[in-house]
Amino acid sequence: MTKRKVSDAVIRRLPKYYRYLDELHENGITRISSHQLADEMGFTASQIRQDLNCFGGFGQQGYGYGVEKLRSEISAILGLQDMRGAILIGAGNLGRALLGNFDFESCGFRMLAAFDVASEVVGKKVNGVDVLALDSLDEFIKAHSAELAVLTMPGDETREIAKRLEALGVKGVWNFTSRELRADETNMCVETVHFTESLMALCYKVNEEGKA
Amino acid sequence: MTKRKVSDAVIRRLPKYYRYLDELHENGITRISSHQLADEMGFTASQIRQDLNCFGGFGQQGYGYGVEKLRSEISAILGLQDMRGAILIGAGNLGRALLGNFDFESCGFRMLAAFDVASEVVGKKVNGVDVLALDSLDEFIKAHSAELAVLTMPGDETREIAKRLEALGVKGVWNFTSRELRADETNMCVETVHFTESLMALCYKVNEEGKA
DNA sequence: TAGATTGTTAATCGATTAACAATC
DNA sequence: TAGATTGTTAATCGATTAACAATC
Repeated sequence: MTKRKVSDAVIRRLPKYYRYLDELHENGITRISSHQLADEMGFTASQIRQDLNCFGGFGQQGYGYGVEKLRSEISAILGLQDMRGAILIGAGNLGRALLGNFDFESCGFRMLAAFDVASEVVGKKVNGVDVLALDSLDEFIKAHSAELAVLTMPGDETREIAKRLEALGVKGVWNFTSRELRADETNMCVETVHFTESLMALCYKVNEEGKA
Repeated sequence: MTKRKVSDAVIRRLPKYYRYLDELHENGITRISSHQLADEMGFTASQIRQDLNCFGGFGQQGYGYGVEKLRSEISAILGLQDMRGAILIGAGNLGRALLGNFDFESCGFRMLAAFDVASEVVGKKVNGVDVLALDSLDEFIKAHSAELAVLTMPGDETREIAKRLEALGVKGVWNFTSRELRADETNMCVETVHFTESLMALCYKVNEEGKA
Protein backbone atom coordinates (compact mmCIF):
# COMPACT_ATOMS: atom_id res chain seq x y z
CA MET A 1 0.00 0.00 0.00
CA THR A 2 2.54 2.56 1.13
CA LYS A 3 5.29 1.43 -1.20
CA ARG A 4 7.57 4.34 -1.95
CA LYS A 5 7.44 6.00 -5.32
CA VAL A 6 9.47 4.42 -8.09
CA SER A 7 11.87 6.92 -9.63
CA ASP A 8 11.38 8.21 -13.13
CA ALA A 9 14.77 6.81 -14.17
CA VAL A 10 13.58 3.31 -13.32
CA ILE A 11 10.26 3.75 -15.12
CA ARG A 12 12.08 4.80 -18.27
CA ARG A 13 14.23 1.71 -18.21
CA LEU A 14 11.29 -0.68 -17.91
CA PRO A 15 10.27 -0.37 -21.57
CA LYS A 16 13.88 -1.05 -22.55
CA TYR A 17 13.94 -4.22 -20.48
CA TYR A 18 10.61 -5.20 -21.96
CA ARG A 19 11.78 -4.73 -25.52
CA TYR A 20 14.98 -6.63 -24.89
CA LEU A 21 13.26 -9.54 -23.21
CA ASP A 22 10.77 -9.66 -26.04
CA GLU A 23 13.65 -10.05 -28.49
CA LEU A 24 15.25 -12.78 -26.38
CA HIS A 25 11.90 -14.54 -26.16
CA GLU A 26 11.45 -14.41 -29.92
CA ASN A 27 14.92 -15.87 -30.34
CA GLY A 28 13.92 -18.80 -28.16
CA ILE A 29 16.09 -17.89 -25.19
CA THR A 30 14.41 -18.98 -21.97
CA ARG A 31 16.70 -17.81 -19.18
CA ILE A 32 19.12 -14.95 -18.58
CA SER A 33 21.19 -13.63 -15.71
CA SER A 34 21.38 -10.00 -14.70
CA HIS A 35 25.01 -10.02 -15.84
CA GLN A 36 24.23 -11.27 -19.33
CA LEU A 37 21.37 -8.80 -19.67
CA ALA A 38 23.58 -5.99 -18.41
CA ASP A 39 26.34 -6.78 -20.90
CA GLU A 40 23.95 -6.89 -23.81
CA MET A 41 22.06 -3.73 -22.87
CA GLY A 42 25.00 -1.69 -21.65
CA PHE A 43 23.83 -1.41 -18.03
CA THR A 44 25.29 -2.85 -14.83
CA ALA A 45 23.94 -6.07 -13.32
CA SER A 46 23.44 -4.27 -10.01
CA GLN A 47 21.23 -1.68 -11.60
CA ILE A 48 19.05 -4.23 -13.30
CA ARG A 49 18.55 -6.16 -10.06
CA GLN A 50 17.83 -2.95 -8.15
CA ASP A 51 15.34 -1.83 -10.75
CA LEU A 52 13.45 -5.10 -10.81
CA ASN A 53 13.38 -5.35 -7.04
CA CYS A 54 11.35 -2.16 -6.89
CA PHE A 55 8.50 -4.36 -8.02
CA GLY A 56 9.32 -7.77 -6.60
CA GLY A 57 11.75 -10.67 -6.72
CA PHE A 58 11.31 -12.16 -10.16
CA GLY A 59 14.53 -14.15 -10.29
CA GLN A 60 15.95 -17.23 -8.67
CA GLN A 61 19.30 -17.51 -6.94
CA GLY A 62 21.81 -19.57 -8.85
CA TYR A 63 19.62 -19.57 -11.94
CA GLY A 64 18.81 -16.06 -13.08
CA TYR A 65 15.55 -14.87 -14.59
CA GLY A 66 13.05 -16.72 -16.74
CA VAL A 67 12.80 -14.64 -19.91
CA GLU A 68 9.11 -15.22 -20.53
CA LYS A 69 8.15 -14.78 -16.88
CA LEU A 70 10.09 -11.55 -16.52
CA ARG A 71 8.74 -10.23 -19.79
CA SER A 72 5.16 -10.78 -18.73
CA GLU A 73 5.80 -9.37 -15.26
CA ILE A 74 7.15 -6.16 -16.78
CA SER A 75 4.25 -6.07 -19.19
CA ALA A 76 1.89 -6.24 -16.20
CA ILE A 77 3.83 -3.56 -14.31
CA LEU A 78 3.60 -1.23 -17.29
CA GLY A 79 -0.07 -2.12 -17.79
CA LEU A 80 0.37 -3.08 -21.43
CA GLN A 81 -2.51 -5.57 -21.34
CA ASP A 82 -5.14 -3.15 -20.16
CA MET A 83 -6.00 -1.69 -23.57
CA ARG A 84 -7.28 1.67 -22.48
CA GLY A 85 -9.18 3.79 -24.96
CA ALA A 86 -7.25 6.52 -26.78
CA ILE A 87 -8.05 9.38 -29.12
CA LEU A 88 -5.83 11.58 -31.28
CA ILE A 89 -6.30 15.28 -31.82
CA GLY A 90 -4.93 16.84 -35.00
CA ALA A 91 -4.93 14.63 -38.09
CA GLY A 92 -2.18 16.52 -39.90
CA ASN A 93 0.99 14.94 -41.24
CA LEU A 94 2.30 13.79 -37.90
CA GLY A 95 -1.08 12.64 -36.64
CA ARG A 96 -1.69 10.59 -39.75
CA ALA A 97 1.84 9.17 -39.60
CA LEU A 98 1.14 7.93 -36.06
CA LEU A 99 -2.30 6.56 -36.96
CA GLY A 100 -0.83 4.80 -39.96
CA ASN A 101 2.33 3.35 -38.51
CA PHE A 102 2.44 3.38 -34.77
CA ASP A 103 1.41 0.28 -32.88
CA PHE A 104 -0.68 1.71 -30.05
CA GLU A 105 -1.92 -1.72 -29.03
CA SER A 106 1.53 -2.96 -28.11
CA CYS A 107 1.72 0.00 -25.73
CA GLY A 108 -1.58 -0.79 -24.03
CA PHE A 109 -3.95 1.50 -25.91
CA ARG A 110 -6.72 1.08 -28.44
CA MET A 111 -7.13 4.01 -30.84
CA LEU A 112 -10.83 4.87 -30.92
CA ALA A 113 -10.98 7.95 -33.12
CA ALA A 114 -9.13 11.01 -34.36
CA PHE A 115 -10.35 14.60 -34.33
CA ASP A 116 -9.62 17.62 -36.47
CA VAL A 117 -11.13 20.93 -37.49
CA ALA A 118 -10.23 20.79 -41.19
CA SER A 119 -13.24 19.83 -43.29
CA GLU A 120 -11.04 18.08 -45.86
CA VAL A 121 -9.97 15.36 -43.41
CA VAL A 122 -13.11 15.11 -41.26
CA GLY A 123 -15.15 12.11 -42.33
CA LYS A 124 -12.17 10.26 -43.75
CA LYS A 125 -10.55 7.17 -42.31
CA VAL A 126 -6.84 6.76 -41.60
CA ASN A 127 -5.73 3.16 -41.15
CA GLY A 128 -9.26 2.26 -40.12
CA VAL A 129 -9.60 5.11 -37.63
CA ASP A 130 -12.39 7.66 -38.23
CA VAL A 131 -11.46 11.33 -38.30
CA LEU A 132 -14.28 13.21 -36.59
CA ALA A 133 -15.03 16.91 -36.17
CA LEU A 134 -13.38 18.45 -33.12
CA ASP A 135 -16.83 19.77 -32.15
CA SER A 136 -17.92 16.23 -31.39
CA LEU A 137 -15.01 15.58 -29.00
CA ASP A 138 -16.89 16.03 -25.73
CA GLU A 139 -19.80 13.92 -26.82
CA PHE A 140 -17.51 11.15 -28.08
CA ILE A 141 -15.37 10.92 -24.95
CA LYS A 142 -18.43 10.84 -22.72
CA ALA A 143 -19.79 7.96 -24.78
CA HIS A 144 -16.56 5.97 -25.19
CA SER A 145 -14.41 6.86 -22.18
CA ALA A 146 -10.99 7.56 -23.63
CA GLU A 147 -8.21 7.62 -21.04
CA LEU A 148 -5.39 8.78 -23.33
CA ALA A 149 -5.24 11.71 -25.73
CA VAL A 150 -2.49 12.07 -28.32
CA LEU A 151 -1.92 15.74 -29.11
CA THR A 152 -0.67 16.38 -32.63
CA MET A 153 -2.45 19.66 -33.35
CA PRO A 154 -0.82 23.13 -33.43
CA GLY A 155 0.90 24.17 -30.20
CA ASP A 156 -1.16 27.26 -29.47
CA GLU A 157 -4.18 25.12 -28.66
CA THR A 158 -2.41 22.84 -26.20
CA ARG A 159 -3.53 24.47 -22.96
CA GLU A 160 -7.13 24.98 -23.97
CA ILE A 161 -7.51 21.43 -25.28
CA ALA A 162 -5.78 20.00 -22.22
CA LYS A 163 -8.21 21.77 -19.94
CA ARG A 164 -11.11 20.38 -21.91
CA LEU A 165 -9.68 16.86 -21.86
CA GLU A 166 -9.07 16.91 -18.14
CA ALA A 167 -12.64 17.99 -17.49
CA LEU A 168 -13.78 15.06 -19.62
CA GLY A 169 -11.87 12.58 -17.45
CA VAL A 170 -8.90 11.89 -19.71
CA LYS A 171 -6.03 10.57 -17.59
CA GLY A 172 -2.97 10.87 -19.80
CA VAL A 173 -1.67 13.09 -22.57
CA TRP A 174 0.99 12.14 -25.12
CA ASN A 175 2.02 15.59 -26.14
CA PHE A 176 3.72 16.18 -29.51
CA THR A 177 2.98 19.91 -29.60
CA SER A 178 5.54 22.62 -28.98
CA ARG A 179 3.82 23.80 -25.80
CA GLU A 180 4.82 22.24 -22.51
CA LEU A 181 2.20 21.17 -19.96
CA ARG A 182 3.60 21.59 -16.47
CA ALA A 183 2.45 19.79 -13.35
CA ASP A 184 0.83 22.96 -12.04
CA GLU A 185 -1.24 23.33 -15.19
CA THR A 186 -2.90 19.93 -15.20
CA ASN A 187 -3.49 16.87 -13.06
CA MET A 188 -3.28 14.51 -16.01
CA CYS A 189 -0.15 12.43 -16.62
CA VAL A 190 1.84 14.11 -19.34
CA GLU A 191 4.54 12.71 -21.58
CA THR A 192 5.97 15.25 -23.95
CA VAL A 193 7.87 14.27 -27.09
CA HIS A 194 9.93 17.30 -27.82
CA PHE A 195 11.50 17.03 -31.27
CA THR A 196 13.11 20.45 -31.14
CA GLU A 197 14.81 19.88 -27.81
CA SER A 198 15.99 16.47 -28.90
CA LEU A 199 17.60 17.78 -32.07
CA MET A 200 19.11 20.82 -30.34
CA ALA A 201 20.77 18.50 -27.81
CA LEU A 202 22.15 16.48 -30.70
CA CYS A 203 23.36 19.68 -32.34
CA TYR A 204 25.32 20.46 -29.20
CA LYS A 205 26.93 17.03 -29.16
CA VAL A 206 27.89 17.14 -32.84
CA ASN A 207 29.35 20.55 -32.16
CA GLU A 208 31.42 19.33 -29.22
CA GLU A 209 32.63 16.38 -31.22
CA GLY A 210 34.04 18.79 -33.76
CA LYS A 211 35.94 20.72 -31.09
CA ALA A 212 37.44 17.76 -29.24
CA MET B 1 40.86 23.41 -22.98
CA THR B 2 40.54 20.77 -20.31
CA LYS B 3 37.10 21.91 -19.15
CA ARG B 4 35.29 18.99 -17.60
CA LYS B 5 32.44 17.35 -19.44
CA VAL B 6 29.03 18.95 -19.10
CA SER B 7 26.47 16.45 -17.85
CA ASP B 8 23.69 15.21 -20.07
CA ALA B 9 21.08 16.60 -17.68
CA VAL B 10 22.45 20.09 -18.24
CA ILE B 11 22.61 19.70 -22.01
CA ARG B 12 18.97 18.67 -22.08
CA ARG B 13 17.93 21.75 -20.17
CA LEU B 14 19.72 24.15 -22.52
CA PRO B 15 17.10 23.90 -25.27
CA LYS B 16 14.40 24.55 -22.68
CA TYR B 17 16.17 27.70 -21.53
CA TYR B 18 16.59 28.72 -25.13
CA ARG B 19 12.94 28.28 -25.95
CA TYR B 20 11.86 30.15 -22.86
CA LEU B 21 14.22 33.04 -23.46
CA ASP B 22 13.04 33.20 -27.03
CA GLU B 23 9.47 33.63 -25.83
CA LEU B 24 10.49 36.32 -23.35
CA HIS B 25 12.41 38.07 -26.10
CA GLU B 26 9.41 38.00 -28.40
CA ASN B 27 7.28 39.45 -25.64
CA GLY B 28 9.68 42.36 -25.39
CA ILE B 29 11.12 41.41 -21.98
CA THR B 30 14.76 42.49 -21.76
CA ARG B 31 15.95 41.28 -18.36
CA ILE B 32 15.20 38.40 -16.02
CA SER B 33 16.61 37.03 -12.77
CA SER B 34 17.35 33.39 -12.12
CA HIS B 35 14.49 33.41 -9.60
CA GLN B 36 11.92 34.69 -12.06
CA LEU B 37 13.06 32.24 -14.71
CA ALA B 38 13.01 29.41 -12.17
CA ASP B 39 9.46 30.21 -11.10
CA GLU B 40 8.19 30.35 -14.63
CA MET B 41 9.94 27.19 -15.78
CA GLY B 42 9.46 25.14 -12.66
CA PHE B 43 13.17 24.82 -11.81
CA THR B 44 15.19 26.22 -8.91
CA ALA B 45 17.19 29.43 -9.25
CA SER B 46 20.27 27.59 -8.01
CA GLN B 47 20.03 25.03 -10.73
CA ILE B 48 19.71 27.63 -13.46
CA ARG B 49 22.75 29.52 -12.21
CA GLN B 50 24.73 26.29 -11.86
CA ASP B 51 23.78 25.21 -15.36
CA LEU B 52 24.72 28.49 -16.98
CA ASN B 53 27.99 28.71 -15.11
CA CYS B 54 29.14 25.52 -16.80
CA PHE B 55 29.67 27.75 -19.81
CA GLY B 56 30.48 31.14 -18.34
CA GLY B 57 29.15 34.02 -16.30
CA PHE B 58 26.42 35.55 -18.41
CA GLY B 59 24.67 37.54 -15.70
CA GLN B 60 25.37 40.59 -13.64
CA GLN B 61 25.13 40.84 -9.86
CA GLY B 62 22.20 42.91 -8.69
CA TYR B 63 20.67 42.95 -12.15
CA GLY B 64 20.09 39.44 -13.44
CA TYR B 65 20.46 38.28 -17.03
CA GLY B 66 19.92 40.18 -20.26
CA VAL B 67 17.32 38.13 -22.13
CA GLU B 68 18.67 38.73 -25.60
CA LYS B 69 22.28 38.26 -24.54
CA LEU B 70 21.58 35.00 -22.74
CA ARG B 71 19.45 33.73 -25.59
CA SER B 72 22.20 34.29 -28.11
CA GLU B 73 24.85 32.83 -25.77
CA ILE B 74 22.84 29.63 -25.44
CA SER B 75 22.25 29.59 -29.16
CA ALA B 76 26.01 29.74 -29.65
CA ILE B 77 26.64 27.03 -27.04
CA LEU B 78 24.19 24.74 -28.80
CA GLY B 79 25.64 25.65 -32.19
CA LEU B 80 22.29 26.66 -33.68
CA GLN B 81 23.85 29.16 -36.08
CA ASP B 82 26.20 26.75 -37.73
CA MET B 83 23.69 25.32 -40.25
CA ARG B 84 25.29 21.96 -40.82
CA GLY B 85 24.11 19.90 -43.74
CA ALA B 86 21.53 17.17 -43.06
CA ILE B 87 19.93 14.35 -44.96
CA LEU B 88 16.93 12.15 -44.21
CA ILE B 89 16.68 8.45 -44.93
CA GLY B 90 13.24 6.93 -45.38
CA ALA B 91 10.59 9.15 -46.94
CA GLY B 92 7.61 7.28 -45.52
CA ASN B 93 4.83 8.85 -43.49
CA LEU B 94 7.04 9.95 -40.64
CA GLY B 95 9.87 11.11 -42.87
CA ARG B 96 7.52 13.19 -44.97
CA ALA B 97 5.85 14.60 -41.85
CA LEU B 98 9.25 15.79 -40.62
CA LEU B 99 10.26 17.18 -44.01
CA GLY B 100 6.93 18.97 -44.27
CA ASN B 101 6.57 20.40 -40.79
CA PHE B 102 9.73 20.33 -38.80
CA ASP B 103 11.90 23.41 -38.68
CA PHE B 104 15.39 21.96 -39.04
CA GLU B 105 16.94 25.38 -39.54
CA SER B 106 15.95 26.58 -36.08
CA CYS B 107 17.91 23.58 -34.74
CA GLY B 108 21.04 24.41 -36.69
CA PHE B 109 20.64 22.14 -39.72
CA ARG B 110 19.90 22.60 -43.39
CA MET B 111 18.03 19.71 -45.01
CA LEU B 112 19.83 18.89 -48.21
CA ALA B 113 18.00 15.84 -49.52
CA ALA B 114 15.97 12.78 -48.60
CA PHE B 115 16.60 9.18 -49.67
CA ASP B 116 14.36 6.19 -50.18
CA VAL B 117 14.26 2.89 -52.04
CA ALA B 118 10.62 3.07 -53.17
CA SER B 119 10.36 4.07 -56.82
CA GLU B 120 7.04 5.83 -56.24
CA VAL B 121 8.62 8.53 -54.03
CA VAL B 122 12.08 8.77 -55.61
CA GLY B 123 12.24 11.80 -57.87
CA LYS B 124 9.48 13.67 -56.01
CA LYS B 125 9.91 16.73 -53.85
CA VAL B 126 8.60 17.08 -50.29
CA ASN B 127 8.44 20.66 -49.08
CA GLY B 128 11.13 21.59 -51.56
CA VAL B 129 13.42 18.70 -50.63
CA ASP B 130 14.34 16.20 -53.34
CA VAL B 131 13.78 12.52 -52.63
CA LEU B 132 16.68 10.62 -54.20
CA ALA B 133 17.42 6.93 -54.66
CA LEU B 134 19.18 5.36 -51.71
CA ASP B 135 21.77 4.06 -54.19
CA SER B 136 23.00 7.58 -54.70
CA LEU B 137 23.57 8.19 -50.96
CA ASP B 138 27.33 7.72 -50.92
CA GLU B 139 27.87 9.87 -53.95
CA PHE B 140 25.63 12.63 -52.59
CA ILE B 141 27.24 12.81 -49.16
CA LYS B 142 30.72 12.89 -50.65
CA ALA B 143 29.66 15.80 -52.83
CA HIS B 144 27.67 17.79 -50.25
CA SER B 145 29.15 16.84 -46.86
CA ALA B 146 26.16 16.12 -44.65
CA GLU B 147 26.97 16.01 -40.96
CA LEU B 148 23.55 14.85 -39.72
CA ALA B 149 21.39 11.95 -40.83
CA VAL B 150 17.74 11.61 -39.82
CA LEU B 151 16.76 7.95 -39.77
CA THR B 152 13.09 7.32 -40.52
CA MET B 153 13.38 4.09 -42.44
CA PRO B 154 12.45 0.61 -41.13
CA GLY B 155 14.32 -0.49 -38.00
CA ASP B 156 15.98 -3.57 -39.43
CA GLU B 157 18.23 -1.42 -41.59
CA THR B 158 19.46 0.82 -38.79
CA ARG B 159 22.79 -0.84 -38.14
CA GLU B 160 23.78 -1.33 -41.72
CA ILE B 161 22.86 2.25 -42.69
CA ALA B 162 24.62 3.63 -39.61
CA LYS B 163 27.81 1.85 -40.56
CA ARG B 164 27.62 3.28 -44.04
CA LEU B 165 26.95 6.80 -42.75
CA GLU B 166 29.83 6.69 -40.31
CA ALA B 167 32.21 5.63 -43.07
CA LEU B 168 30.99 8.60 -45.10
CA GLY B 169 31.89 11.04 -42.32
CA VAL B 170 28.43 11.74 -40.92
CA LYS B 171 28.78 13.03 -37.35
CA GLY B 172 25.32 12.72 -35.85
CA VAL B 173 22.26 10.53 -36.18
CA TRP B 174 18.74 11.48 -35.20
CA ASN B 175 17.30 8.03 -34.88
CA PHE B 176 13.53 7.47 -35.16
CA THR B 177 13.80 3.75 -35.87
CA SER B 178 13.00 1.03 -33.38
CA ARG B 179 16.62 -0.17 -33.23
CA GLU B 180 18.94 1.34 -30.69
CA LEU B 181 22.48 2.37 -31.62
CA ARG B 182 24.74 1.92 -28.64
CA ALA B 183 28.03 3.68 -28.01
CA ASP B 184 29.96 0.49 -28.76
CA GLU B 185 28.31 0.18 -32.17
CA THR B 186 29.18 3.59 -33.55
CA ASN B 187 31.35 6.63 -32.94
CA MET B 188 28.72 9.04 -34.23
CA CYS B 189 26.61 11.09 -31.82
CA VAL B 190 23.23 9.44 -31.54
CA GLU B 191 19.94 10.86 -30.34
CA THR B 192 17.14 8.32 -30.36
CA VAL B 193 13.49 9.32 -30.33
CA HIS B 194 11.76 6.28 -28.95
CA PHE B 195 8.02 6.58 -29.38
CA THR B 196 7.28 3.16 -27.96
CA GLU B 197 9.28 3.67 -24.78
CA SER B 198 7.77 7.08 -24.30
CA LEU B 199 4.20 5.79 -24.57
CA MET B 200 4.89 2.75 -22.39
CA ALA B 201 6.23 5.00 -19.65
CA LEU B 202 3.06 7.06 -19.92
CA CYS B 203 1.01 3.87 -19.78
CA TYR B 204 2.68 3.03 -16.47
CA LYS B 205 1.91 6.45 -15.04
CA VAL B 206 -1.73 6.39 -16.11
CA ASN B 207 -1.93 2.96 -14.55
CA GLU B 208 -0.45 4.15 -11.25
CA GLU B 209 -2.77 7.13 -11.19
CA GLY B 210 -5.68 4.72 -11.31
CA LYS B 211 -4.35 2.76 -8.33
CA ALA B 212 -3.51 5.70 -6.07
C1' DT C 1 27.57 -30.50 -1.99
C1' DA C 2 29.68 -26.79 -4.87
C1' DG C 3 28.75 -23.18 -8.02
C1' DA C 4 26.05 -19.60 -9.50
C1' DT C 5 23.27 -15.80 -9.03
C1' DT C 6 19.88 -13.49 -6.72
C1' DG C 7 17.94 -9.93 -3.24
C1' DT C 8 19.48 -6.47 -0.33
C1' DT C 9 22.40 -3.64 2.42
C1' DA C 10 26.32 -0.50 2.37
C1' DA C 11 29.51 2.63 -0.17
C1' DT C 12 30.19 5.72 -3.78
C1' DC C 13 29.26 8.92 -6.97
C1' DG C 14 26.97 12.71 -9.14
C1' DA C 15 23.37 16.03 -9.37
C1' DT C 16 20.49 19.27 -7.03
C1' DT C 17 19.74 22.60 -3.50
C1' DA C 18 21.17 25.88 -0.03
C1' DA C 19 24.09 29.42 1.59
C1' DC C 20 26.78 33.38 1.24
C1' DA C 21 30.54 36.40 -0.04
C1' DA C 22 31.41 39.25 -4.08
C1' DT C 23 29.80 42.97 -6.70
C1' DC C 24 26.88 45.51 -9.77
C1' DT D 1 25.21 53.74 -0.14
C1' DA D 2 21.61 50.07 0.20
C1' DG D 3 19.36 46.47 -2.27
C1' DA D 4 19.46 42.93 -5.38
C1' DT D 5 21.26 39.13 -7.53
C1' DT D 6 24.99 36.81 -9.30
C1' DG D 7 28.93 33.22 -9.19
C1' DT D 8 30.61 29.73 -6.40
C1' DT D 9 31.45 26.85 -2.51
C1' DA D 10 29.38 23.70 0.79
C1' DA D 11 25.53 20.58 2.20
C1' DT D 12 22.06 17.52 0.90
C1' DC D 13 19.80 14.35 -1.56
C1' DG D 14 19.06 10.58 -4.69
C1' DA D 15 20.70 7.31 -7.94
C1' DT D 16 24.19 4.07 -9.23
C1' DT D 17 27.56 0.70 -8.09
C1' DA D 18 29.79 -2.62 -5.12
C1' DA D 19 29.69 -6.19 -1.80
C1' DC D 20 27.98 -10.16 0.28
C1' DA D 21 24.93 -13.22 2.82
C1' DA D 22 20.99 -16.03 1.43
C1' DT D 23 19.55 -19.71 -1.31
C1' DC D 24 18.45 -22.21 -5.40
